[in-house]
Amino acid sequence: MADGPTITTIAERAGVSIASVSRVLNGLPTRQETVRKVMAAADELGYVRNAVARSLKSRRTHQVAFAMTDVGDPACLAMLRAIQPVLKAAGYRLVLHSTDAVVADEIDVLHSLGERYVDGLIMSPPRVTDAHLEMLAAARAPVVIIGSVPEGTPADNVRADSRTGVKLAVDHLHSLGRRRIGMVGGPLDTVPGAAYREALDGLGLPYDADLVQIGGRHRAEGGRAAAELLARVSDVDALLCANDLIALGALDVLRASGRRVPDDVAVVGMDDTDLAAASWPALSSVSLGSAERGRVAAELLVDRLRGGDREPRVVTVPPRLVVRASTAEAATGEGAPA
Amino acid sequence: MADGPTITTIAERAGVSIASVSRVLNGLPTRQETVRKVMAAADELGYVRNAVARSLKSRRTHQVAFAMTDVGDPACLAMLRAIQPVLKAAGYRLVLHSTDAVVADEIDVLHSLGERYVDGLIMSPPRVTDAHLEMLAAARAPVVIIGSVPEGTPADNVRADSRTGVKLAVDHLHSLGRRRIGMVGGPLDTVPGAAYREALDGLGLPYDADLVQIGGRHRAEGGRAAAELLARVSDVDALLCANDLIALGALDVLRASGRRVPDDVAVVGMDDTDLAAASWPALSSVSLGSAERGRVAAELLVDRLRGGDREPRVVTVPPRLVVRASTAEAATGEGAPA
DNA sequence: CGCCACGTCGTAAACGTTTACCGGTTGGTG
DNA sequence: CACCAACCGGTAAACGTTTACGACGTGGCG
Repeated sequence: MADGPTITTIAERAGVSIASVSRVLNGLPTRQETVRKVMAAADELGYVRNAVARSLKSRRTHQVAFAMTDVGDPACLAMLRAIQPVLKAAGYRLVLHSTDAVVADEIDVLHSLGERYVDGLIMSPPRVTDAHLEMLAAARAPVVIIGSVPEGTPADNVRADSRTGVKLAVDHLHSLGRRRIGMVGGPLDTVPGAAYREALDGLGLPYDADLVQIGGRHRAEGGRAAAELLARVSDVDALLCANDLIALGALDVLRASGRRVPDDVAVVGMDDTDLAAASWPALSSVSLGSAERGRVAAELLVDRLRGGDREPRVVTVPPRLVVRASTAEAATGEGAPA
Repeated sequence: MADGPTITTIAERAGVSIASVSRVLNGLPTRQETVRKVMAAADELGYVRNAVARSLKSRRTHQVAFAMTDVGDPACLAMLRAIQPVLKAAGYRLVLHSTDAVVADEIDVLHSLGERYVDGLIMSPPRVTDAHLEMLAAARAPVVIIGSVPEGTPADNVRADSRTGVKLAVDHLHSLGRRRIGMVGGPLDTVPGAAYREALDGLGLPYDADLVQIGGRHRAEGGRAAAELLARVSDVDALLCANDLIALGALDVLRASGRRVPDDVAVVGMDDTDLAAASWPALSSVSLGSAERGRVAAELLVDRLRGGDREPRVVTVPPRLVVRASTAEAATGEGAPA
């Protein structure tokens, strides 16, 4: 682990100047003989370019940061999975931050762009505050936000369309003959909440506040929320859950209460994570295109890094309903626990 | 996004030399008046230290790389989740590589340590080849290997104990009265295979080659492997699977063939990933301590980075059997599909 | 009053690259 | 044979820090 060779070492060994070494290593036009000598010396010494010095001079680190909400969240992971190959293909390394949904941490990440250890940032904040917008305006590197950002914010923007997603799910449940469709939601999110109401309106179904239960984001919390809802109204025949983990919690509770899925209650999750396919009965889920959003975000960033400074762009990724056993057409018996 | 201020900018503004600025910013003893001037200037200009220049001079990047096999693999993700907070707490950024289990890519990562863009590396190769060992010997930064590495290799080493893990599972199945215990394995792994045989020996059960089926690592592959095994021997009453995905595949196939789990066939997975708890029936699984191994690996690396160069250390993380419905004691009805 | 110790800060070198600029050699052309 | 273009490659500056060294001024002590 002795100090590695530098271009100076090579230059001495090959009997040329460091400038020549650099030129050869970068493939700039050089006499054949010189190329040979330098290459030979570099090989013998096992030379590897120092990325730090290179970055200092070139003002490019070939690194991109991804600030994810939570290393455990399946939706974030789906984004990560999609982002990674795009960056790799474009020659960027991935620096991973986890902010645990703490705003101060997210602001920190934005601030740290000033350290110039990355060329750009992809960030997926659970919600965008004024502090975010302020820091975004002052950001020292290009940022792509996965989520919604007001017009005029100097950042590319990839959005999900949860409104349409909710509508897909509600329409689907309605088409199965369900009329008492409950919603188990994340923390006071307004968009899905409003969309749920709109979707009901569109179908001529009444809105019943008792059918809506706000809850956390995890399985146990989802279970508790579902339990409260079930305790309140007994004739629910469908549950729309704000994410798959909540839906799993709901399945737990339904099973425990002896209700069959989908016969008695149909369940739809959101995000279509791996868990949806693994659960039993397999969970129908509205994919908000996490992977797709990640991929697009990475592409936007790479594009901006190589390209020019056009206007900030906004891309909306359409949702997709993935139907599985938890909303099967009829009681086939295949999807129902005993 | 104009060029940010540097210590030179600050020095001019404050009317002092760049050395003084640096001293103030690093908290070295300085006259109070100077501190005030520099701080004022830095604040007004919104100065942020340039990490690249800093790294070049100090020869430390405060970055650590984690080379994971596959961004999709739940066991790797568990490691990642455990590694991240340790590094963050120690002041290191995380650079993520995904090698897709391609040896050349893994060698590449080791080689790229010469670029000095990270202070150290955590790597979890599916198997360690001679090429790995060769590169490890020449590695230009400390490396921690999650997996097994021969003695004398200059790298810290965190091991799972799959031998004991397999034994736990086989003993458990045996204690449930199962006597025809099959194994659905990863690609020709010798350790679990041998351990399986030993465990049978220990219980006085005969080894039957027909009960062992080699397969891939994913759900569909696992399903195919399980199907072949079932087609060959019809009296299997338990399946031990080399990982949870394979086990899910096996569950699919068992369900399709009309066998009840655990009544007819008990199933045990390995790695105890999120999927195990989500599946139905919930999957018993041998945890090889992925999270624990990740955490330990990160701690070893951080320790080595700050500490000295003691001898390479080896830590073995003990396995743990997590019992769920797929190996429930009796046919309670709770765990069985209709 | 002179010397020394000490506190403070500026100058400059170094980290390992890339690259602008310029001087020297070569070969072709008038 | 002289001149010019083209080609090569060396010198040095620059990227933004940190830090060794030394200069300067002040105060205390002999």
